[in-house]
Amino acid sequence: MELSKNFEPKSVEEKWTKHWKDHHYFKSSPDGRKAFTVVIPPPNVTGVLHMGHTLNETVQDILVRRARMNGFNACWVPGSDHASIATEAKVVQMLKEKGINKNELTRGEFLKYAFEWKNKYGGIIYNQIEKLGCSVDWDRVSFTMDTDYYNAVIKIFVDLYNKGLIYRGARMINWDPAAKTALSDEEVEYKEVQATLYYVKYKVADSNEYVTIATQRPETIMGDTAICVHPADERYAYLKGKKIIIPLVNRQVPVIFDEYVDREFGTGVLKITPAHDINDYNIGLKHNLPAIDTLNEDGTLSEAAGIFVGMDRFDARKKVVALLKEEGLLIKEEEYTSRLGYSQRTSAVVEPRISTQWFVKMRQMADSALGEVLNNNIKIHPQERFLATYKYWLENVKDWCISRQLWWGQRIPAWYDEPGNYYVAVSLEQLHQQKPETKNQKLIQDEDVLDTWFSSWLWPIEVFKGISDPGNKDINYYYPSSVLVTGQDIIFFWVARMIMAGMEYMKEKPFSDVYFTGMVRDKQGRKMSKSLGNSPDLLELIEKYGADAVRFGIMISSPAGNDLLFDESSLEQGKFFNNKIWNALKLVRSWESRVQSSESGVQLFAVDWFGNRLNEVRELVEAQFKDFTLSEALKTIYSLIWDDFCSWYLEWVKPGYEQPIDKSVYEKTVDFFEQLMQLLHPFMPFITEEIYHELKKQEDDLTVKQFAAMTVPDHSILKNGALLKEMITAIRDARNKHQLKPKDTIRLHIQTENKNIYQAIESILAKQVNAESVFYTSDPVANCITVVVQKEKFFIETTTVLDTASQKEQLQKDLDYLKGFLISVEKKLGNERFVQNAKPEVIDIERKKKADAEAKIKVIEESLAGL
RNA sequence: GGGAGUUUAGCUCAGCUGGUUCAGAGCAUCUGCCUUACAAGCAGAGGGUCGGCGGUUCGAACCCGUCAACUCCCACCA
Repeated sequence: MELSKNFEPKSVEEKWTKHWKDHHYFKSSPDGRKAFTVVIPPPNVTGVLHMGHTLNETVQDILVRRARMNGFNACWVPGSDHASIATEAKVVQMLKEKGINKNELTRGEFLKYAFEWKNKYGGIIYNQIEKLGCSVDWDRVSFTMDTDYYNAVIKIFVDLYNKGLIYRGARMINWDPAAKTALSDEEVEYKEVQATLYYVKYKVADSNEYVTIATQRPETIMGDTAICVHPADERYAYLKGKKIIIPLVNRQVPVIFDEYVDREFGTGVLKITPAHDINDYNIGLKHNLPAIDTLNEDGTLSEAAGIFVGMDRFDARKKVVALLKEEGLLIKEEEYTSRLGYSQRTSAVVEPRISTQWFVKMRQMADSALGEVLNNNIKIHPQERFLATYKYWLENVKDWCISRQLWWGQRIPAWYDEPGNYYVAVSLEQLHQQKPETKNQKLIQDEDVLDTWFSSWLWPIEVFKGISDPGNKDINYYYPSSVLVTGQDIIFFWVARMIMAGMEYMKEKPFSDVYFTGMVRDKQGRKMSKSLGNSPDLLELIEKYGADAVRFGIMISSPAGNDLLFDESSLEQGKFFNNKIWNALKLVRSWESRVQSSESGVQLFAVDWFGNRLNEVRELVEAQFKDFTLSEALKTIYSLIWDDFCSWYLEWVKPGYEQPIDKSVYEKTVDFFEQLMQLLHPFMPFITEEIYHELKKQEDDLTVKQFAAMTVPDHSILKNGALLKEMITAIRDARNKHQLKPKDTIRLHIQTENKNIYQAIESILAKQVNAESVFYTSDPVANCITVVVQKEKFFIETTTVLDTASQKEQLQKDLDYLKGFLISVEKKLGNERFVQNAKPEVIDIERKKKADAEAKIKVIEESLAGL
């Protein structure tokens, strides 16, 4: 069949996706081989895959495919995360657009909508994963709200509760007024903002004096229950025992003294609002102050505020400021930079709020999770620098707030009776069994659900049913997984907690290696975001460049562990690479009909050389995989194919126009090409599989073909190959500099003592530099261009008239450089301390450098004299 | 405020245990080529005081100190 001019990815991708699927190549079940397990970091069902996912999935696929080709039973589990708060927010929004108010729905009705949403977006994500060529086992798709998974989460909750590691209590937590739910500390993102500091006068009771207090949040004045100054602050010592009147609401509060206050900041006086600030809350506890909650759960002012009831907190701020101004209590306003907490999911400004929530005690589990990493049982790649971050967080970990005031998620298995007692059990039936007295009571289940991460932390265990069906065949075989590939941004949310869960429930780490990818940014280094419009659509990119090129592009520009600046031009490079390979195929295929058996073995050197080169590079790639420097490995393979194979090897064995090609050379070439495709396959699966089958009829498929054992390369052949390349380049350069036309043939004179080494490569040399003949000589040849490579000297004889002056100039330049170089080497060798202290092999190298330089100088001087 | 990281060619980055034939790659630039696989290509070339300063050493991109710029994480003083 005639091959198309260029590589056409689309049909090839569809063909092989189907073929692999039909053969169940990516399906895994336990057997006698060693397992290589990867669990996908489950994407949220809220949307589509972004470039960060693309990078992640590509890295995972590369590792999984290579393991599969290396004899492992590779198992890559796909799935998605219910992402409770993010999904619920999106579903609420979607309903709102339809004119449906969440509050008018029952819990059941709402969940029905949410599941519809999940099915729609989950499907989109899975489609994208498949389009990218990911070799996941589709029979193992997991979702964090599947029935078994759901029950596993509940089981763990109950177990931790029974162990005393889960408790319920009133604490100040981060409140998201948009989603109307509690958040964990990790779900709050701090951003720098321009804020205003308002200086407000508070009247001292029974006096005409005022104190001025700087505040950022005047709308919380109504919740003030004290003012506070530093005990050693002379300026305010007179306030001892005094009362202060809160403006607007005219309530009397005490003055308290605490060293917490920074005397330098503002006026040195702090208003204490225990219900709305974490620090004030702590001071309030210390000094037994009442807390007045002046806000509702949606961020509007509550009855307790007394004024502006029902108004949004930010509107109320303006009104309060206006009112203070009117009453002459506002002294000044000052701009300053502050940091505000935002909800990671809804972007609403987070409100510190006192409420009763469920918490997990972290100390004990954190210690075991820390130990696993510190003792190197779990290794972090590609850079160990995250270890410090990991360690710090675990050492300073705080209890984890796990309850969320939402519907989408695992509902907390706690029931309350009328007096307010509560009971925890996996189900109501279980509860009745365990505590028969509860049968007659009216019980109401907790309305809240669990934090999404309280389900994701079980991911590496429960995807194999390790909790719902402990000790089953799969969990025993696949756990612990091999490598976790994820972004550094979720090191606390997810990675650390998975390790905790693994240690707690499997008594073993969940994975051996963690590979952190960097953040994908745009060309200018900005984060990818919808509002900037700099986040490309994955399917469009695949459509435009092909999946292999997308994978290539994102990997080639992905320095290990660092952020990646995404630029479409790298995908273009991938597309060009596809095409280069495709054309090499066309070339090799065009020889098929010209194969001739012969014993000549003319081009044996090329074959020997490339075979060894291939082995040399395979060793290198193996090392790079061990280091998880995947982008380097891809670069290495890219250069092996483009430079060594296409630019050198194929040119060396290429027969003349309509000339026959030796059968053994042809067969070796096809074999090399196959091996190259195999090496590249994990990175670019589609084109490599296609080429593998286009090269010759194959019974098997590349995707499951096992790598052959490596052989040790012969370094003397490699050295000769390198010499040959160097000579060709030097002669071409000389031709270029003397402006010889490509068509001008030359005669090449080689001045050498050892003509043997040239005989094997002579024909290649002649062909590559367009020499009509090659001569050996022991004397310099006059009126020629002189080229010096290593110790050898070449003279290019040409029919074109040469410009002696420019030749001289050229030689002089080389001579100057060499002389300077020689001086530096001699100086070094002349240094007694160097000769004494340096390692013997270093000194040998220097001596050799000296000898080489001297030899070259001699050659050039002779040539100059000859001109 | 605490911690980590980065700084090498115009851009993005390699440079392992210190040894100037290791200052390198890709992209970009320039020159010459439509050569019988590929102009989405081929053959070449130019380009860097390795952030500044100081130190250790016979010798520093590499080790130490210091300064500067940038990035990230944590803490969250109203």
